[in-house]
Amino acid sequence: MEKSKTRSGVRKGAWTYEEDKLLKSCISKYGEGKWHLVPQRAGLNRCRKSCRLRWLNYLNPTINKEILSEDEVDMMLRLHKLLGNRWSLIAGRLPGRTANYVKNYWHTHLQKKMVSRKLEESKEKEKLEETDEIIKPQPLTFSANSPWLNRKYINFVTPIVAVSTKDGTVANDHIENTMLPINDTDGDCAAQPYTTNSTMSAMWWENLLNVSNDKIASSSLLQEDDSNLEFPNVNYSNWNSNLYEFDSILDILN
DNA sequence: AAGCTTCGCAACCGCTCTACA
DNA sequence: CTGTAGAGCGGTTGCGAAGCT
Repeated sequence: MEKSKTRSGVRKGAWTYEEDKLLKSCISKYGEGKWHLVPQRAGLNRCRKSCRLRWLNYLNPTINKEILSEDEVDMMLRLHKLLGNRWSLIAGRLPGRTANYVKNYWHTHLQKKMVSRKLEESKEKEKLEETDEIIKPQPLTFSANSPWLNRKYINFVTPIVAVSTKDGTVANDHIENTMLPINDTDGDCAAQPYTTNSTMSAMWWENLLNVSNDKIASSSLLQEDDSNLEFPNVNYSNWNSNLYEFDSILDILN
């Protein structure tokens, strides 16, 4: 990296070992925060942004510099599907990983996969549309008298999609859903996953995040074209549920 | 071995958000 | 309500390393 300076004389470019040492000792003495004071306290000819970034992305001892595990990559994919390019939020769910690291990893490793994956999917979609008529799933709405609504909550199996093919056969895919019925003021009732019951919301999120590849493709849970972003060779049985808390993800989105 | 290209990542830039006077 | 400063975020850049011809 170049050893240039800005017009104000502040150093830019790669950090030297000495600079790192000064910054580390400053943080250990005064703690994190008040970044505008850090350059002065540390005796560094750097702007506060540069100091903050260097600490957060490189020097902070809590940073995990090991290669991402399969579980973490999988988690990243799911969170990105959920949150988009909100790297800091994604990083917050991956202990020891920084937003910059997550962002870089995404751009260098995963984005290319996404593009090729999408191309494959659009080809398959075209192929499917040539031969099959897809009956799109409709939102679930219950009448006030529905027997489904007479219980606190219902575990049921619902056909997610029906594909009628040219030879007349109908293929139904099924997925276990847990839905909490909500009574509307006008008498109609809608089954929706949002609930104040934390166990229930956790179950719903678990369903959302764990719906298998083929089911996501036809599920009404996620209807965007790019919703099917799973990758092969991921071992879901090793999923570490400690990496995240579903309720806190709900908090993020609210 | 030399030159070129690609890849990975640290760092910068510009913008938005938030707190406070 | 408005202006200002600090903090934080996401997009982008540019350098060094690795791979290829």
